[in-house]
Parts: sequence; structure tokens; C-alpha cells
Amino acid sequence: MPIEEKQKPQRNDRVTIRTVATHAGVSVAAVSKVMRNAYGVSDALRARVTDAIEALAYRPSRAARGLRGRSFTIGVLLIDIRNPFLPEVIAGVNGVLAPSHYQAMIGVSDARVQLETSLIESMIDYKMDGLVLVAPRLPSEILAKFAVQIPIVAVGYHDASATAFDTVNADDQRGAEIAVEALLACGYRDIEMLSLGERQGHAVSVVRQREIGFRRAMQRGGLGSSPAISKIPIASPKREEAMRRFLSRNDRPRAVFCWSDLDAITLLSLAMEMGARVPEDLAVIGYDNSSTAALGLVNLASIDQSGRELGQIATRALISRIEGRTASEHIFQIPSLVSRNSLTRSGNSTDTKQG
Amino acid sequence: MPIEEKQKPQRNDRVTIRTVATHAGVSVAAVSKVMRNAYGVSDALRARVTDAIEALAYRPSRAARGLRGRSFTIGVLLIDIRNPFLPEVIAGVNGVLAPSHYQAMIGVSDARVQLETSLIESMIDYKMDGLVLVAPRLPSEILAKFAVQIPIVAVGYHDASATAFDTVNADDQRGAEIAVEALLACGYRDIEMLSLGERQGHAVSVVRQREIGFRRAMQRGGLGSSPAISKIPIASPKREEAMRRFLSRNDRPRAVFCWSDLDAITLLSLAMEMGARVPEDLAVIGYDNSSTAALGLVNLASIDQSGRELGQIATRALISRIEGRTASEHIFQIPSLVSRNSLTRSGNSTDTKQG
DNA sequence: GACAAAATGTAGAACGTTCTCCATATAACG
DNA sequence: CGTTATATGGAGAACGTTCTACATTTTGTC
Repeated sequence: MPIEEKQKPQRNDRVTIRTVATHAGVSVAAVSKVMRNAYGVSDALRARVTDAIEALAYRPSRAARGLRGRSFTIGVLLIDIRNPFLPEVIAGVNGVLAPSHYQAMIGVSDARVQLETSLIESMIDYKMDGLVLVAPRLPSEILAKFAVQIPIVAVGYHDASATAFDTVNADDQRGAEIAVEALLACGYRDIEMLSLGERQGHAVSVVRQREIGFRRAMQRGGLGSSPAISKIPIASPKREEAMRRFLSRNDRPRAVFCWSDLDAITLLSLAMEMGARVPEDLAVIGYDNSSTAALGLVNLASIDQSGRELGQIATRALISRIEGRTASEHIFQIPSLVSRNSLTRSGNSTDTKQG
Repeated sequence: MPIEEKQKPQRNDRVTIRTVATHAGVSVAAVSKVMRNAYGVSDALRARVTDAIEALAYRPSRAARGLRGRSFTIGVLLIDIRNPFLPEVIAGVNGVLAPSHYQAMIGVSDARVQLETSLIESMIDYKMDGLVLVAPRLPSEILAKFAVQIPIVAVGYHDASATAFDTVNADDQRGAEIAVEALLACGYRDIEMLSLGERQGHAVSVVRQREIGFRRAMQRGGLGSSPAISKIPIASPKREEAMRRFLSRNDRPRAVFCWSDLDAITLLSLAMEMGARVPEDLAVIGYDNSSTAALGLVNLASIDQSGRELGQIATRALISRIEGRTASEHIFQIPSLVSRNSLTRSGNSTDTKQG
């Protein structure tokens, strides 16, 4: 018998549940029972099976599992991977999932409704156990339709009336109010918001919520019935152009609230280039408290909504939903102000919790 | 005449390949053939089947597909989601995948070998069609073992001798050389590198490659036989501490090359805080040309390795491997210098391609 | 026309799990 | 000892695809 050199160790060497069963001298069903620790397994059987699993380094096929039962995977859908807020959410999700037997698979939709839909469908077709959607673009009815097929928790999606899925949000209205209150407290009266220019402004989006909060706080502060909001395009050549135009307006406001640090930081940069001093000529406050904002070079005051915490909460909610909860939950977190030099010279990284 | 009307073929409303077959009045196999556009389908059959697919909005189950054949999904493994270089790679991957029938699912390993392994295993267990690993931590032998089970392309992993998988890299040695050459061209002689303090320094890692390039260029420039390299820890409290210590050294070098923009930008920030002028007192050049580096506020000279392009190339390589290629490929890109104010006052965003 | 070759469609066996019955073996009870 | 409950293990049918092997029809050739 010649020693046949297996030059092509084909995939037939896969260890399946059957291999384990044979090795342990039990039935396939028994192994499955042990894996799912179902009722009706003696200690002796359990020991033999776990030994075999150990010895063979057996891993159940997720594909096969998905076909029949649970896949122990949860899908995460990100609208964008560049906004530094989103990695924070992922970190939160992974943190909660790490000690469990679940795993996260991430899809990036690049803010395209088309792609978002097909990614969600794929995750359903993979028989994932649940979905965390971060700032989805899809309308609520569509999400509800998906939610019939798979447990869904939406983060950064304001629809407290949704009954088919859960939502987890920072209170974006309140966040914007806090920003305005901070500007007012510094004595600024001439305040404008730089918002996101979207095609159609979803009422559910965080951006619109922040606009609502901005308006309310401005009116409450006695600053006109329709406070100024400028829309900045998201794509790159037009974006800087719009900001420059804003900065060189001769009725340019004294203070600005930006919907996101991403915009605030670019604004700060352009302001410097154009010779405007911050905060002496222009005070700026952003949103997200990204790590870039905290840099000494940037020193941008910002609203902190703790993406990490949102991710954690959303994941816990999802798991409880997977495990049977059906009544929908709508969770709110209160964001906080992080004051820095872009707001006022003395405001040196003081983390001020506000309700 | 068998009048066996199906009592309840599907209790839930899922549209399966069987539903389509019944609706089109053909066999399941025929539908499958059309889906995979396999040999032996007449135009008439194809038309009937595609009509039925359309009418029923049929989507094949990815789980079931994975169990038998291909799943049309490729897995992407990211070492970290915070380094802004990585989203660029994702953008490249998604760009190439978008027009195809493939889809990307992303896993984030957080630089944990443990998690990295289990994520790769999961992707294999999902029967994904191939894997793009971005800056994996695992040793080459392990990757080779995985590569037997699934096509693999590694990005940012220098192992040109690997035969089981492909690699796609920017030439990190050359990149570091370009950085040193740029510093030399500005007249600086007193140059040090700020590198990453890892537990064990993988020779395959981009960081080690940059160190090699740094050393070579320094020696070639006649600057000592063992140029100085300082290691900076990656975790946050120690990191800033080490940088501050570096900045306040009284033999602090005149110019610094940082392994990554992430470090360079923090360094710039701390330098400002500590009253060092850039570039008059300290010249800095980073790596990755992240969007933050390009900000006017930051104005960091950097080496551009176009993560997007790397992602595109890697994806194309992976697809060709999935479609049958077995000989391994090792692709190199040459990075380029983006000169900015942190290097020299006049160096104003001149993109200088260098070989 | 006869016969081979090519084209087209189908049946049915995988793929690796889960999970619902069922068949025992053992314990409990009168 | 029967008889019944209970604990334990196993058989085998799904799940929704892919794909080989084969049956049937059409086309081509002499």
C-alpha cells in the first residue's frame, strides 16, 4: 500500500455533525441535542459528545444551521462607514456580542436605498437571527414589512410609533437644544444651523430631529419665529463650496450649530483658511463628539451621544427580541455637552452633563 | 391520473424555487439552471422562468445556496474600524462588487487574534465564496491553512512567498523611503521614526515594512547605521503619554516620520499644545493621507497609498481566484507623496507622484 | 428515412443542520 | 410483579438550493 500523497486535500475532510456522532459512537440527533443543550441528555452522553467535539475541533456549519434553525449571527447595516460616529456603534455591538455565541456581520449601504434594501434582503436570506439598522434610509412601512420576517432594531431612526420594530436613539431634539442653550449661555444671539442637504428630508432622520430641536430652542430663546437653517450638500466638491459661500456671506451669523462634527470640522478648517478667528469671529458647535473634535488642533465643542452606548443598548434589545419579546420598545438616551475652545476660549474640555 | 393536489407545500409565505417552478409550470431544476445561467436552456424556458421570478419577486435563499454551492457573498475582515484608512478599502471593495452579483459582508476583529480566527471560521462556515483580509494578524501558516478551504486575498500583509493566497500591498518600504527622501530634500538631517509598539512585530505587517524602508533610506542618506525608531503604544492613555515624553526630550529630532496619520495627527496636536511650532521646530510626515490630514487645520504631509485602489485590486484578484485561478499573485502599488505644511511652509498640497 | 449527435428538460440525490416523533430502558408505585 | 410515568437516545423528515445522470425531443447527415 503506497503512501498516497494527498496533493489536493479537498473539502471532503470537513468535520460535520456526522463525523462527531461516529467518533463519539452516538447518533446525529444526540450530538445536535448536546449542541443546543436540549432536554434529555445524560451527563455521560454529554461528556462523550463534548470530548468528540473537542478532539475533532468541530464547528457547526452556519449555512446549514441557517437553513433549518438559528444561525447565531446578527446583521448590522451601516449607512456609511466614513462618519466616525458609526464605528463607535459597532464597537458597542461587538462589545455586547463578544461574550455571547452570537456574531456580527456588517453591511455598508453607502446611503443608497437600493443597496440598503438588497443588503437587508440578503441578511434575511442568510437567515440571520436579527438586524441592527443604523440610520436606515428606508421608510417606516418598508422596515415594518421586513420586521415581519426578522427581528429589527433601528438606531438613529425616529419613529416612536413603530410597532413592528424597536428604536434606539439619542434624543436628537434635546441634543440640538443643548447646543443652542450652550451658545445662548455664551451670549451669542445671532445663531444659524448648518444642516444636511438631503434629497427628501425624512422626518425620521436624526438630522431633521436636530433641526426641530434647534428651532424650538431658538424660539424659546426668543430668537425669531423661523430660525435660519442652511443646507450643505454631502458630496465633496459642492460641500466645501457651499461652506465657503456661507463663510463669506456678509450677514454671516456669529455662531453656528453643525448637524455633525464632520461638517463642523471642515467648517473650522475653512474658517481658518479664510482668516476668520474661532471663537472670536465665529463660534462653532458640532455633534457626535468624535475623536477628531477632541484633538487640541481642532478643539471643537460638540454634543456627545455616545454611539458605543447606543450600540450596546440596541444589541441587548435585539437579543431580547430574538428571544421572544414582541412588544416594541423605543429607547431614548440623553446626550451631553462637551464644551471646548470653538465655543468659548475658556471652555476647556469640560464635560457638562445636561438634561 | 395522479390528482395529488399539494395540501400544504409551504405553510409560511416564503417564495422558494419550488414556488417559482410551479408558477412557471417547469421543474425545479429548470429554474435553477436559469438562475445560474447554465447550459441547456431554451429562450422560451428562460423567458417563462424569468417572468415567474419577476412576478413572485423571488430571491434565492443565501443560506440554502451556501449549503450546496456558492453563496455569492465575499467576506471582508477588518482589523479595526477606527483607522480611517480602512473605510477606504471597503469603498474600493464595494465599488467593484456593486455591478456584480456578489455582496460583501464585513467582520471587525479589533486586532484580536482570537476574534480574527473565529470570524474567518464563521465566514468559511457560511460558505462564503472568498475572503479579503485587511491587515490580518494571523501568521502565514495559519492563513495558508484557511486558504485551502476558501479563496483568500490579503491586503496589507507582506508575504510574497505565500503560495496559497494572494497579497495586495502598497509598497510600504518604498513609501517610507519616499517619506525620508522628502524630509532629506527639505534639508532635515536629524530624523526619527515614530512606529507602532506591538507585542510581537510581525515581519509581514505594514509597520515593520515601513521601518525597513525607513532604515534603508536613512542609511542611503548617510545618516548612521541604526537610525532611531521610537515605539508608541496603541492604547489611549499610554499613547499620549509616550508622545509627550518624546516631544519634551531635549534631544528631540528635527523631523519625524510617523507610521500612520493617526499618530501623526495626535503628535501635531500635542506639539501645538506644548508650544512647538510645525514645521519650524518640528517637521512631521504621516502615512495614509487620510481626509483629516488634508484639513487646513491639520495640514499634514503624508504618504498616499490609496486604500480605495487596494480594495479594488484585491476584490478583482479575489473574483478571479474564485473563478478558478490557483497560481498565487502578489501585487504591489507604489505610493506617492502628498506634501503639505507640516513638512515645509511652501509645500502646499502638491501631489507629487514618485516612483 | 435511418441513425447519430446535439439540445433541452427532469428526477432525485446531496449539502449539514434542527427538531418532532418514537422506541426503549429505568424508576416509581400499588 | 404488573403497570405506568419518566428519562434517555435515535430515526428520519424537513429546510431550499445545486448539480449529476438520465430521458426525451430536435436537428443534422448521408
